[in-house]
Formats: sequence, C-alpha cells, structure tokens
Amino acid sequence: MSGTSRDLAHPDTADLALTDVLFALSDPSRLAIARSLVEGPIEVAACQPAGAEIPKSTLSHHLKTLREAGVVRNVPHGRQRYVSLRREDLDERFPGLLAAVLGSVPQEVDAPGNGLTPSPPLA
Amino acid sequence: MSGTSRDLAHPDTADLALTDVLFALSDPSRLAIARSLVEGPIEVAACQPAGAEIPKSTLSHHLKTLREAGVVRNVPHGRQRYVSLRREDLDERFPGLLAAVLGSVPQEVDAPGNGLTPSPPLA
DNA sequence: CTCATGGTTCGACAATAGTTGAACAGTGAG
DNA sequence: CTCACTGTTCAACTATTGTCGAACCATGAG
Repeated sequence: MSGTSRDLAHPDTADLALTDVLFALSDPSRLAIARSLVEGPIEVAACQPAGAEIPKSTLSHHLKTLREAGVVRNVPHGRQRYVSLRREDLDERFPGLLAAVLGSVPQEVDAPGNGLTPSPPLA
Repeated sequence: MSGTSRDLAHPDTADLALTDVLFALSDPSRLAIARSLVEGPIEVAACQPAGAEIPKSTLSHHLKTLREAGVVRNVPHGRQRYVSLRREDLDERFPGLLAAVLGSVPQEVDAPGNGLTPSPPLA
C-alpha cells in the first residue's frame, strides 16, 4: 500500500505501553531473544534459539510482537535485517525495567561461568 | 488440623518464574490491582477498579493469576480476604523489577502537556 | 536478466486466556 | 441454628495468541 518501503513500523518512544512490553517479554522464546540482544544487534537468523530451530514464520511473528511493543528495532541491512534492543528508549520510558528483566538469571538454568548477567540475584 | 483449611496455594519464592510474573502484570486490570497494592494490603472487594465494577468471578480470576505467578498473597481475614504484594519475595528473586513496573507512570493516559515525568513513588 | 538468499506476510488451525453467571463454602452476626 | 456476606470454583463461551506451511518481496550475486 505505501510503496516499497522495506522499513517496518516502530512505535514512538512516548507511545510505548508498559503492558505491551511486559506481554512481549512474558513469552520464553521472546525473552530469550531479548536476552541474546544484550550484546548487540544481530541478524534475524541469529535470533534462533540454540539447538531448537523454529520455523522462519514463527520467529518472524515473535519479532513482530517484540517490535510492535517497542522492545526491539528491526532495520534492513543489505539482504538481511538487523534486530536490536531499544535499550535507550525503554530506559527513558520505563527506567530500570530492562535491567531488571534482562539482568535476572534465566529461570532454572544455573549454568556456571555464565558471563552474561552483570548482577547476581538470589542469595 | 485447625479448621482453617481455606488457605490458597502460593508458589515458593525460589520457584517464581520471570515469564509468569511478566505475564501476570501484562494485563491492564491486573497491573492496576498490583499498583493499588503498593500502599498496603487490601480486601478483595477493594481491588475493584474505580468506576467500573467487574463481576466477582472475573476479579477472582485475575487475583488467581497474580497469586499463581507469585505477585500477590491472598490470605483469609475473618469473613474476608486480604490481598497483598509479595514485594520482598519479588525483590529477592527479581531485584528492581517491581520498582520499575510499579514506579512507572500509568500508561500515558492522554494527558495534554504531560511531559514524561518518571517519578518513582516508592515508600 | 535470472537465480538463490533472508525475511515478512497470509491463511488456517490449535492452544491458551478472558469473561461471566450460577453454584458452593467459610465466617460472623443475631 | 439460620441468615447475610465475602469470595472461590465450576462450566461454557468468546477472544486472543501461538504455530507453521506456503506465497510473496527485496536484495545481491553471477
């Protein structure tokens, strides 16, 4: 409808809704994607969970949910696309939320030598 | 035995799952309930959103979701029940999460001239 | 150009979640 | 005890989400 723009729609920072963000992150697959983005932008294909490959359409759907909630940004990059965390926007709108969500240790996985999390919860 | 066997089940602090907590709080009604609990425990009937009364069963359902996610505690108190935030448990398991979620301004509720004033009213 | 690649969108289906009235249960008051 | 009150549970229905194959669309390579 609106030309051949490859640019997907992203909500403005001021329009981010807390419930949408929480919902987007409430799915294990999507939370895992968000966590994998902490280290920097990656291609869509790299968002695949290690070991278990999910169909392209399913992955794209999760990315859409994250994008429409304002959690990630999805920009064209040559033939591929780069997915990145909207960290600054989220920090501005919901201070501390991202740190709390991404900083906590993944559920039951107490893998030793996990250098991903900056702050150790649980005493 | 002591007669009072109407205690509802609450997940142990160590068993709290981040995705469950996020999901429980991703619903506007439930988020509102959580917010109203910041000031202290209240009865179930007091969890009703101001203005719009929802059926008892619906309210109870939301409280169940919050309780099973470990967000709130629901204890008998005479003929009624007290609902309270499991603030300490959540802070222990997911540091900063509650502050970030409850401290943020309720969904940009179309306030003209409202210029994002992130104020964490924690007491 | 033609072709292969990386991802989104579409459409159908399954699974989960929300809503609600009615039934049920514990408690305090009279 | 009996009744009114508070809130949970049950059952049925609706609505939203998740999943996934297939079609489609840009782009870069040859």
